[in-house]
Formats: sequence, C-alpha cells, structure tokens
Amino acid sequence: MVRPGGRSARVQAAVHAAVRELEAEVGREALTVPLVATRAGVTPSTIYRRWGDLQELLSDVAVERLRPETAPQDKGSLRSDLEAWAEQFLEEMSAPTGRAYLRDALLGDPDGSNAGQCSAYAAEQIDVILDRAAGREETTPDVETVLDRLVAPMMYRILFRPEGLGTAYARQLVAGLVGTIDR
Amino acid sequence: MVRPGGRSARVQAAVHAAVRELEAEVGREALTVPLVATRAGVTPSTIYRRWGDLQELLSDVAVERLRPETAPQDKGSLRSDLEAWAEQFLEEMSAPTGRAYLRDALLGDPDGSNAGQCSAYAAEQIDVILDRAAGREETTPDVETVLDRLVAPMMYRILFRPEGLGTAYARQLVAGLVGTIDR
DNA sequence: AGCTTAAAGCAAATATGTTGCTTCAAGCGC
DNA sequence: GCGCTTGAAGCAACATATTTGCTTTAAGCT
Repeated sequence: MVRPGGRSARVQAAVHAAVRELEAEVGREALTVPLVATRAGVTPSTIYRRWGDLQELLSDVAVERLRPETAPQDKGSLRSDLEAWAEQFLEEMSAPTGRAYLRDALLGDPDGSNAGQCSAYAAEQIDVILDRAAGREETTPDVETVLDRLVAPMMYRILFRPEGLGTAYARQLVAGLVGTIDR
Repeated sequence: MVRPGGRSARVQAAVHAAVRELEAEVGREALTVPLVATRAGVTPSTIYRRWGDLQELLSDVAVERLRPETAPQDKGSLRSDLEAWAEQFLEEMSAPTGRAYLRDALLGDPDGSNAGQCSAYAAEQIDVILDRAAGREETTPDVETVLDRLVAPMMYRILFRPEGLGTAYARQLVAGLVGTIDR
C-alpha cells in the first residue's frame, strides 16, 4: 500500500523532483539511479525497490510531463479546433524533448499502463473538442475515429519516421477526417 | 569501418545468434551483456564497444526479426490483399513476442534508424500489394495513405492500447480505406 | 610478404544493482 | 494521546555489470 500522506509521499516527490532537475542539468543520458538517489537525499535501494530500475522511474516522470496542462482552445468550429489541437500536439511531441518523453513513457512500462495513460490524455482532449462541436450542432465523428485518423498517424510518424513533420501534415489529416464525417 | 568479410562479421553473427538462443532459453528478462558474451565466445568489452549497451544490441536483433520473410499473399483483389496482410501484421505484432520485439526495436535506437527500418519494411510490403493492384487496373491509394489509414492505427493501438485487438479491427480499417479511394 | 589499422582480448578499476537485516514513522485500536 | 503493527526507508556487505588503458590479432592494401 502506498501511504499517500507521509514519508513515502515525500520520498516520491523528492525523487521525481530530482529526476527533473538532473535531466535539466546533466541531460537524460547521464542520469543514473545513484545520482538521482543522492540528489533526492535517499538511498539507491529505495529507488530500486520502489521502481525497479531507472527506466520505470523515467517512465513515471515522463507520463506526468505528457499530461496536458490546459483544455484545448476554442476556435469556433470543429475543424479549426482539431487543427489547432493537432498542430500543437504534433509540435510538442515531435520535438526532441517530446519524443524523448514519449519513448521513456512507452519504454519503461512493463504492463502498458503508462502508455494507456498517454492515450487516455489524448482521448480526453478530443472528447472536449467533440462535445463542444456537438453543442454547436455540428456533425461529429466519434473519439475512436479521431484516434485512428488523427492521433495514430501523428504518433506513428513521430515514432517511426520523424523527418519532415510539420503543421501541414496535421492540417492534411484533419481535412481528410472532417471531409468524410457523414458516411 | 565495419569489415564485412572477416572476424568482425563472425563476431557479429555469433553475438546475434547468442541473443536469439538465450532469449529462447532463459527469457528476455534474464539477458545480460556478460551472459551473451560468454555464449558467443566473446569478451563483454567487445559488445560494449560495438553496441554500447544491451538495449542497442537487442534493438538490432529485434529489427532483424521484424523483417518480413515472405511477400504478401495474392488474394486476387486490392481489398482482400490488404485485409490478408493487415490481419497477419496485426496478429504478429500484437502478440506478446511481437510487441516485445517492437518495443526493443524502438527502445535501443537513439538515432531512429531501426524504427525507420520497421516502417520501411511495412512500406515495401504495401508497395508490392499496390503494384499488383495497379497491374489489375484497380484504382489504388498511394503508400503514404495506406500508412496513415492502416498501418498507423494498428501500430498506435498495439503500442498504446493493446486490449481487444482482433482481425475485425484490421478489416474495418481496410474497409474505411478502400471505401474512400476515389475522392 | 609486409604494413597499417580497425576491432578484439585481457585485466584492473569503477560503478551499478541486490539483499538481509535494522530502524523509522504512518495509521489504527484503544 | 499511547503504544502496536506494518509497510517502507536506511544501511552495509555483496554480487554483477560497465568502463578503460593497453596488448594482440587479423583483414585489407600495396
């Protein structure tokens, strides 16, 4: 049982904070468990016992950073909302730091729950956009369709073929999606 | 420079073979560089110097295993060729071993070249299918479209939401794709 | 055949990961 | 509030893995 209020929670916070600080100071490549432990004022065995290894720890921290901080902007129509969201998503995720977090989140994740969380964040954001569109009496696709047609292609290219990704690609996907809603 | 014909090549082959054997014998979790080195009859430092770490070595081996072994089946039409290929792809890649190779390939891949190779394999297979369809005078989408509409959604779900993936999903994607070719 | 050089071997030094046992303090019953 | 109970943290000794400087091997050239 993780005791939320006490020492465990403080250790957790200290370790996460140490990871972020050291990532910024020495770079992700140079991170090691003993280094993080020292910075967090904790013994290495604590980290090994709680997280297993560096990858799982980095995965936890990465997922936190991938959580969207704000609701998607309201641009007045489904199409423009999706475009704005997709452009921002693509820009953040295809940048070197975004890709690094994404990889970390996927990698150190034996049971897939962190990956699932990433997808859930995207689904939530899309849900907000679709609800808003439905409120405007627009015809909307369902969330799964948007995942397939918009999120999945962006992710695929970020992970497998990162060259030459830009906002034009995001717009093209949105165009293809909203152009085929009613069938 | 990698000298292709001589000792380096033998070492490379021995190490790759050792990884495969040990993966089968003791499981992926139990692999370590010293273990692989011993089996391959090589010193650990050779592996560290050539591959950097275990992840990069596993990434190399994983990409080899993800290379398609046969050309896609010819089922007589674009739609059925795509369905057959997508079903097989999804089955292989969403199985635990397939997911493990995929993760390994992505993981130990600092410069993205192994991930790019995976995508290139898929693109080659699709190219064969599309060429064949063009030879039958069928209207065909281009490769990029098939990557976006078929490969990307499958990969996204394999990596981020592996639950409940089946051949029905592959068929649904193909249906959506071939239903919208001519616009 | 002899030279040049990238890569492999070896071994010592260092760093990382593991484990059993001890100590600490949060949460709970009184 | 006081003192149990228990899960988590600390410590330290140990086992493994990783790095590194130097030596040796053998592929590819002329």
